[in-house]
Formats: sequence, structure tokens, C-alpha cells
Amino acid sequence: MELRHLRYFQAVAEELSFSRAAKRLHVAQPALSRAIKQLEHVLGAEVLERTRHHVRLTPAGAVLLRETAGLLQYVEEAMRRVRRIIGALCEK
Amino acid sequence: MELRHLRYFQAVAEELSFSRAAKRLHVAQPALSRAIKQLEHVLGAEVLERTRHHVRLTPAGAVLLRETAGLLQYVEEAMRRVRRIIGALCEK
DNA sequence: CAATGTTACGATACACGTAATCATA
DNA sequence: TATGATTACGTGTATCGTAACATTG
Repeated sequence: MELRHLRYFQAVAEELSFSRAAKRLHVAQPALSRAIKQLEHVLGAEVLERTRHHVRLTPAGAVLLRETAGLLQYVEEAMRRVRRIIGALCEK
Repeated sequence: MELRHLRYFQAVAEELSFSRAAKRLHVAQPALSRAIKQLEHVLGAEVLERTRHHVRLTPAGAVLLRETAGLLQYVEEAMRRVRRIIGALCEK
């Protein structure tokens, strides 16, 4: 499992649409479809319910989205902290 | 930046040795060397000081290690939470 | 010169995009 | 039947491992 899987999932879960998420991420739908499938395979559960005009989160998906949001935010903040300190170190 | 980079970095930083970390991760040294270089490129700073018989953390590396440890632990716990809840959902 | 990290290089695997297919509202 | 997700398929990129090289204690 890599961050890519979670970033893709978050986009689809927020947009509730593979096509919109694909545009937002600047990738093609199939890339998303595959990444989500991998994620589901790893977790052993479906996270999105696909029904042509509706994409909905499954209960498992709702849980995953919450955790994903927290995790990706953590990543961003951690990287920001690192960069800031590195910046300070370089000025010395 | 993917989790792979951080997992590799953590192993090297903890072992203070590319060769030992490589064994532990079941990959060859060059893979580690490259991943660390990518990480350093992304961050714009060296995180490890290589001197044949000693690998040491740079100040930036020390910061990164702390953040990495927290982050990877967060990932693990988040995944555990998700799996646990998914497990509970499936039993219904 | 011995131990260990890095580069070079060829091979493999993985992710991607395009196009075709399938499914539903 | 029109929209949007998936599968098939070929391609390109990225990662890997082996081997050669460089470096330093």
C-alpha cells in the first residue's frame, strides 16, 4: 500500500465520481479504477459502491475515508515540518 | 514521495548501514541508495552522511527520522483500525 | 586492501493511457 | 441509448538486481 492509493481513493470518495476525480488528479479513469481495486484487494473489502450514475461509499469506505483524510493530512504536516526545519538549518 | 521511500529511510537510519538495512528489507543495497537519493532530492537536503564505515544521520536526517517514525506508526495504526472495523462489519 | 556505498546497465515489473466493452438509468 | 466504470492491451517509465567502480578507514 502506497500513498498513491490513498490519494486516489480520497479524490474519488470526495468527488463520488471516477471521472471527476480523474480530471482533478490529471490521470485517466482506468488508473483510478485499478488503484481502488488494489486497495480493496489489500483490505479485503469493497470501499466504493459503483452503480453507473452513483458512486457511494460503503461502510468500510466511510471508515477508510476518515482514516485516509487524517493520514494524508499528517503526511502533509510532517513534510511541512521537515522542510521548515531543513530550511532553518540551511540558513546557518 | 511514497511510503516506500520512508520505509527504506527508516531502515537505513535505524541500522546506520545500507547493507544491514538491505538484508532486513530483502532488497539489494543499490535500491536503498537510489531511494534515499530520491528522498534527498525531494527534500533538497542530505539526510545521511556516508563515510564508508560509518553512516550517520545529518541534522536534517534526524528530523526526518523522527517525523518518519511518527508517520509510519500512524499508517500502521490507521490500517489496523480500518481492518478491525471492516472485520466487525463483515460479521454482521 | 578490505569493507561498504554508488554508478552503470540490462531486465523486469508496474502504472499509465487509448480503445473497446459492459452495465445502468 | 447515453453516460460512466471496467477490461484489454500495448507502451513507457521506474525499480530492481548483478556487476563493475569508487572511496575511505
